[in-house]
Amino acid sequence: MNTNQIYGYIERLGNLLRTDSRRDVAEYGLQPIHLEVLHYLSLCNRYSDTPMGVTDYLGQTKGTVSQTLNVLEKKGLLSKHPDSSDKRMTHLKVSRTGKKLLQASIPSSLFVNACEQLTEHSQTQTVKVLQELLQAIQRSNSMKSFGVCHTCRYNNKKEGNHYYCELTKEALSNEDVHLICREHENIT
Amino acid sequence: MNTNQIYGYIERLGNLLRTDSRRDVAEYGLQPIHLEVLHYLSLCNRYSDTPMGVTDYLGQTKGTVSQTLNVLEKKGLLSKHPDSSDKRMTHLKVSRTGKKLLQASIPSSLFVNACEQLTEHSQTQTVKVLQELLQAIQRSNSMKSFGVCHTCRYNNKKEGNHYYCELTKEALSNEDVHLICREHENIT
DNA sequence: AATTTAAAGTATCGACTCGATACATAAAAG
DNA sequence: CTTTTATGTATCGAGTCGATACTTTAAATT
Repeated sequence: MNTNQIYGYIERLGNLLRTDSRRDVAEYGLQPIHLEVLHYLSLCNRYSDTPMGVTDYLGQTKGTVSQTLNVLEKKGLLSKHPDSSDKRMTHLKVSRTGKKLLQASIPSSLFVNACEQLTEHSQTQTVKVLQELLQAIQRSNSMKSFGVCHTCRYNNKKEGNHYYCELTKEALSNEDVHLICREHENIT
Repeated sequence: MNTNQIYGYIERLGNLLRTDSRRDVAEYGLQPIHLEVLHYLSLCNRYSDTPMGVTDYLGQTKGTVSQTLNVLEKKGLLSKHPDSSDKRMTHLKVSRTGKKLLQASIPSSLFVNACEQLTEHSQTQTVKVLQELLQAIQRSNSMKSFGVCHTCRYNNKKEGNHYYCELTKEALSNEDVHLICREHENIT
């Protein structure tokens, strides 16, 4: 019974967000999905800012994502940069215009208005509960977690106060460890 | 800062649900929106089961909704019934096939798996928090609440144990008061 | 009572999403 | 060195969605 209710609320909230986003970005000639791609790219690290990273995150096919990225590039909201070592890969970078757009649109006014009405305690509680729900979904469906390095089991803070990724064998900066990674795995 | 996090989680959860739903209903030749319309119609009362009710609930234009309903009718998932008193209105009824489809698809396996992993307490907490968030959004953006009569200020339990709607001036059955109404207003 | 206005719903058009398929190129595995 | 796998693009068809224009009926105004 609780499952039904939780499903209902998430469906409803997701719909509201989507409808609101559609209205918001219409003036730029964009679709909700465009904003979500930019949002992801603005938060992910250098291992995850590729078309395949977006594909995994949004759960669409790579063909679909390729088209979406072309639209965003044509509008000057992102640029493509070939990887220096692997010639198959392309890194995606949100442009200054793109960042401005994000700042103006996220979080949506719908949420800003609402969250102001919630108590500090309610907000914290909401974040906690949603995080738990998301992790439960990802765990029980063996999905990628897309967390930040900070919470990843591959991340290692060696002596000398340096972060280090055991998977890519590379050092991570203080900023790096707060970015989303497509290889992320929760500490068990 | 909390606002950002809450926005992020809802966006992500909504996306997962949508992607999952798309996969699920593809075998019936349907789209996520079709399932949502059926879901709403299966839960709403006799004042709300019209194209305009769906329009308000889903936040789309009535033209768009009209098309969606045609698809569902053509597939035999719902039927249209002209209102007896107001000839402009049409009532929509989910067919037996439609109900079977709903039962098979809602809640999605994604959520069932996940919710089983949460403790009873976590589930209750999640429902509570999501409800609070939804109500805050609706209140601070002066949106319709789409609650059940049971929690509506127009509902009145008169002597003789009878529910009564002060807006439509009609008696409500015990089942009625647990259905969604588009005229719903929270008790203040 | 007649006229105007508002509401519910449909039809049609264009822009866009999305998945499927096919394809090209490059890296990895054997 | 050949085969397999991974990243990415191009193209097509089905379908969503909003905008506009339109019809019919109810409600409001004069």
